[in-house]
Amino acid sequence: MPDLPKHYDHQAAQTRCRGLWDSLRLWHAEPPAAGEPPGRVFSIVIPPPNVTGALHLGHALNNTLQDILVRARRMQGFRTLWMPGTDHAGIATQAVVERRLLEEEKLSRHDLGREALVARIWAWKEQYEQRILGQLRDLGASCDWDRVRFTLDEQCAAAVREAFFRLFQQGLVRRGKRLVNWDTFLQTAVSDDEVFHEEVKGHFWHIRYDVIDPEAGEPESVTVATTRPETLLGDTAVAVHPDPAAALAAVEQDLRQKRAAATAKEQPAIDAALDDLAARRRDLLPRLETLTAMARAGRQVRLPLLGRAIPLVADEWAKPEMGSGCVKITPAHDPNDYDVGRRQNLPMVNILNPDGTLNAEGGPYTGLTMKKARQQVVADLEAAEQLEQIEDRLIDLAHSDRSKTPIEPYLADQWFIRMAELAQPAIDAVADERIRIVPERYAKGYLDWLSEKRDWPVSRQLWWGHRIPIWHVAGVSEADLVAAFGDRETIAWTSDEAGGWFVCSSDESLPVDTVAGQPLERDPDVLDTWFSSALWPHSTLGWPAATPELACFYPTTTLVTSRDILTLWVARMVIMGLFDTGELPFREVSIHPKILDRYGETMSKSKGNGVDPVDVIEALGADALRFALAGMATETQDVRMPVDFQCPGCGHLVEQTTSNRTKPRIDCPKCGQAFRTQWATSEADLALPRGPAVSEKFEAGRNFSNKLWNATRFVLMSLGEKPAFPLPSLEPDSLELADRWLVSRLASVAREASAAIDEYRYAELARILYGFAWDEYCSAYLELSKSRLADPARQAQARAMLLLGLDTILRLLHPIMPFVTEEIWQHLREAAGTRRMPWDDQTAPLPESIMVAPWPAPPAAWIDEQTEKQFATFLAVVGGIREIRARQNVPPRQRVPAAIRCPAELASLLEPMRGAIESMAVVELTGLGPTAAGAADATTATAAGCDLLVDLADLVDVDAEIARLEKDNAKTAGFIKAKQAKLANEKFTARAPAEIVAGERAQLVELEERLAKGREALAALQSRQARAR
RNA sequence: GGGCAGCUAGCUCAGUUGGUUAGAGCGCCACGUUCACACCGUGGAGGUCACAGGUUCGAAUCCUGUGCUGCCCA
Repeated sequence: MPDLPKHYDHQAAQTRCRGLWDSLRLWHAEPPAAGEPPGRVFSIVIPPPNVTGALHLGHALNNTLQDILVRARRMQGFRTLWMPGTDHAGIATQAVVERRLLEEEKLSRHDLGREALVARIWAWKEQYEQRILGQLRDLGASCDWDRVRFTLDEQCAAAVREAFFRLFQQGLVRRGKRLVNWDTFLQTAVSDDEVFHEEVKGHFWHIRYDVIDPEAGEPESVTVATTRPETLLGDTAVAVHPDPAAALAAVEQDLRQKRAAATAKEQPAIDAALDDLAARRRDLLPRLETLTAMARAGRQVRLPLLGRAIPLVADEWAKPEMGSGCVKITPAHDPNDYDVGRRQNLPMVNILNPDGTLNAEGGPYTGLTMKKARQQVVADLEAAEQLEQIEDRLIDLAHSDRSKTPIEPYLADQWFIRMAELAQPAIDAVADERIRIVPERYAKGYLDWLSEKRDWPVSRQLWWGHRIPIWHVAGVSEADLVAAFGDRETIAWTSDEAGGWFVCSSDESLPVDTVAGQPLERDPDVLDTWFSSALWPHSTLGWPAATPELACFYPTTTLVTSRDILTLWVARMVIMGLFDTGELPFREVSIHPKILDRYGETMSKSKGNGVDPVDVIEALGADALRFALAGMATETQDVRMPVDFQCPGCGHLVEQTTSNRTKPRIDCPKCGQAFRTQWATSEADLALPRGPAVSEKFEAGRNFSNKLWNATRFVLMSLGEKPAFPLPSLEPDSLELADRWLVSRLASVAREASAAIDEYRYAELARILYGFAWDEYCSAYLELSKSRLADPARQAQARAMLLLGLDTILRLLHPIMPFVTEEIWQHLREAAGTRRMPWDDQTAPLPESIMVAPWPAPPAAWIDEQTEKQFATFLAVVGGIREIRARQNVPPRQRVPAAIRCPAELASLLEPMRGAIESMAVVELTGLGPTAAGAADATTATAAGCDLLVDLADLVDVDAEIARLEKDNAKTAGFIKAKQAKLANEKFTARAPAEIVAGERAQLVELEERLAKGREALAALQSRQARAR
């Protein structure tokens, strides 16, 4: 047997295990050969990480959980595929590269041009894809590395074109105006999901619009208020409520209802609001009603500064309970106004250029930026005396998540996918549970979102992505198109409703550049990045080709993802999977929590609170990381992870806080040495050693690895020189109590672990195995085996049982901690390669890797509750004696006399464990049974129905023991009192189930016995104290 | 504004259909380098289960409300 070092070397093991797995390609999956049955199939597609940057802890969690499922199923004999890959992440990646381009070379994308920029992004992609895949391998992810895909690779691109073409052909793609969130920095529309809101200090300007030719009794002007005065240049109406009296009444009723339910503290505020409402009814309502009538009569007001006449309209968007009751309408630059514009058939005047400056509609302000235009407009309004009031106000301003600049709502032509028809089947699939979302509660969000059936805007004004396969041609007839493309099934077209045509093709390019002499112009936009993601489960398997992979592994089994992309990604995969293949993309969705920092904020690189998983992998091992992450994957939403910087000089941990987390260098408060962080950019800082961001949470996993390693050292040392290991005898009659117990526990634990995996209870899986391996196998069984190993008659069985236990633990733990379990398994294989587990193929050699070793499947018959109970008694006795010793500070190695007084049945049970008790509790048993008597001054305790009498002689501190017993007795007396009161309650005895009442009675008896013994012991000690004086 | 969660030991979290004296890891205290492991062992201290009501013989658990935190959607 080789000498194993005392500490597990995770780095060496990781290198060795990866080499083994890679050389055997154990992670590779093939569809069955023709005629071969597929057997049980398990497949997962990775949620492809964005090539924007390196992986963080959230990815580590996501992929650890997938790997747990994949490794377990593989061991269980499933044909198991885990499809790896990365996502091009459209806007996110382009934004990162553009920002660097600007920072480092002071160039914009327009300086570079489309082709050159895309080439730059490809270079970025290559770099980060390598980094990401390397991180996944470091993590131990057993993806099929022969099948790595990328959402923008040729196979995925073909799928994207085909899917889009089919949608187009079926009339599900439409062109339309849409108010988009315009990022003036990136000059693209961004989706709602890529927008964040931030409150900024701003103003509320009240502007007077004059009524054109007011008649007698009519107001001469209306006042509207806005936070964005420059948008008035695009105003096309002023709105008043169609029925202001009714609207006010509705608001009032609402307030009265609120007041009735309000607390006394809240009522004054509501009363004030009611007073205000009454004042409005009195002072403002007549004027509003006049305005409503004027609106109905088609009257107009004059737009300040530009002098344009715009209509008064009656629309419910105007709120009579707020401000002047009138509101300006800018349909092309405000989402609410856009809706009003559609309802009222108003012109929509776009005043913006894509770069955020004003276009020709801005009149004298043309060419100014929005910011400058605002200053100028305000100054001019003031000069024209049309500004009535300026209020300070906090404004909720939308910002682009990518460029961090304010968003301008902007009207633009976009491509949409109609959801009315597509959404329903995806709703049904979850509603009738053909797709199961775990935990279930997340299904609601999915269903609510889909049920809105909002059309999906899929075009993005970007250069990085799948270019929309649509060309435009004008000035030709349909007959010309038929002549040009009529015989091609891969080309379809539709009218642009302005005399031209949109031509869509599933081929990469059209066969011709012109139709009837007219040029075909390709749409410059690319598709929303989620479009290719939506195809991921089937595109990666080769769709639209009918590949063997698609036939075997699609639909996939499970999708593992975090909750925030349930709609953006999961729902769309269901939609497109069904549309393209007619089948669901997966059966179950396992949703896991997000990892937050110590303040409860989500981790992100930009905040600086992230952790690079590789830091943890290098410092403590991939298994430590995986164990901790699995342990955190409970059903709760958030997991907080306080992070520390580890000083590379002295190892001291420096708390990561909001104040230091973005610093490029930190001075260690302990050793004074400076170290760098991920933010270091200056040469001086980069020269410093790196202080990795870690968390103590990972140490438990590292310690656990080491525990397993050392348990293995013990087992290997115990095997002796010439190991030959048949299966241990498992005949119940031939087994000692400890063996029956181990076998029973192995069976229980294997079943619990399997169930936890089936139900995606990752944290429970980790906890079960940790507790069993550490507290039961190592602390109890392994300790017990020590005396047996010294006994030639019992040695062989003990060795075999130790191996059975260790091998089973390793296999159950392998999905969570693949490296340490493999490393150990290889050592065991070398030392005891002839062994077989009951669930192994008895005729074949032991598998080459634990990765493909059969999953433990102990029969239910092994579970023996009686034995487990008996064993618990034994452990309780040992614990009780240890407690006495510890309390009295008995030197750990000093053997003391002890007796156990207990009923005969317990005694006969404990008798075979006599030696074990003596060694584990370091005592010499002087008596065991109903009449066992301890020394006169023995220190006592009770445990599991046994009186433990430990003779500590002079070792005992009488005064301290008296004090402790008094406290203990008082506590017991308190419990007794509470129990008696409970049992005296007739309602309890009458209504509670009989077994509960009986249980309470039994406990009362036990407590009373304990108190009697405690008092007896106290009396003995007191007389001893008296004697001593 | 609507929806979904969370609030349990100093920290991070478990706690199954309501039922003994509410658990784990880390941290803390005491003792111990012993022969698998000090990345260890043995023992201990530490909780009004956010708050207020309610249902019940009995509530961390079920119901209602409040507060704070997070996320999603408008």
